[in-house]
Amino acid sequence: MDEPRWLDDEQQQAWRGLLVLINRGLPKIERTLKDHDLLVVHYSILVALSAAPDDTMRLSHLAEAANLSQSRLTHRLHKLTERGDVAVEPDPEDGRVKNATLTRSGRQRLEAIAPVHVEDVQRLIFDHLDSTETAVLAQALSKVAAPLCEDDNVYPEHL
Amino acid sequence: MDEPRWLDDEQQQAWRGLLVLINRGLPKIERTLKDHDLLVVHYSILVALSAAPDDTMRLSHLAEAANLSQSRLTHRLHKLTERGDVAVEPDPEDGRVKNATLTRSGRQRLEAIAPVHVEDVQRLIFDHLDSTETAVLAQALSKVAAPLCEDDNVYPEHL
DNA sequence: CCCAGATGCTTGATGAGTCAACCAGGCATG
DNA sequence: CATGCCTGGTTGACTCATCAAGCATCTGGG
Repeated sequence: MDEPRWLDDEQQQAWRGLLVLINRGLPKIERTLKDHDLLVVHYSILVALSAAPDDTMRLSHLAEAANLSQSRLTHRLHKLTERGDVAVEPDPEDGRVKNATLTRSGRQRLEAIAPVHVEDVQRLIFDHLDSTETAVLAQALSKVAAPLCEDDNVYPEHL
Repeated sequence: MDEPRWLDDEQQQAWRGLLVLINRGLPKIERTLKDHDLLVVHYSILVALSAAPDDTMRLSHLAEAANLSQSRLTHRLHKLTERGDVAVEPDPEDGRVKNATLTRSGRQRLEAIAPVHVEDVQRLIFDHLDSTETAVLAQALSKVAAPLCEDDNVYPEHL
């Protein structure tokens, strides 16, 4: 077994920063949304739907778009449909498929919260960065994120 | 109410990337640790202890160091003490305080897992970045993280 | 047609996280 | 030395996430 590739100082600094952001920053955002009776997960679902044509998406695509497992999506949709922010209907073309649609009330809730939410994100992150840093951050995170998004089509490693 | 400060394109790219990293990348890391019977939380606790003098820390400081709430720490310590990776004892000087210590078996477990874990982190993040990007990322994340760490001493905003 | 397998989604049990209430043990004031 | 407050830590109820098992529906080969 080879020598482990330990993190160098800068990598460590980056990784630690990330952990702080995740463990201390995100809960703050979560809290704000919670005060408006939403979870971050819910927010992502509403956003994904609002960006889709006809405010409608089949569930598997919605899960993709919101970075969720199918199962988690189903569970969250229970709450969202129950409260009327999203409607789910079976697809007429394929009996297995279901489509979720953003309702009027869902859109209203989203529009009410979005400003508060982005303000949180700005305060948490971008207020501390100048535009160069933001650019590099965006580029770096995209590079990291890209492979995570394609890996649904996972190829066997050694054919 | 002022016009919301919407995210510009680069900010959005960064924020999305971050969400992908969190929702798709971290679970992968979590999974590897789980295969070795550990949670990421547990790992952070062990790491924090291993870095402390005498492998010992009072609980409140440990919670700080591992970015955890007191309550969450207590819950996790149940598992860790039960399995013998950490020992907790009341402080002789102050009856309210308790100190956690990394046991021999805890250190062993940590040393066994660390290489696997760092390899995951490398593959997930740093393998996709050149050294310049890593440097800027580290700097940016530090700037973002810093204020999140001091805000335990919260001052009233308007005195 | 019919059956085997694949696909899309749901379910339920289990375990983790959060929050507010709580129980000390210390400290400071009278 | 008693009272009330502060600080450190714990508890339990509730919500959320995960995972594996399950249930339809579709599709393709005999």
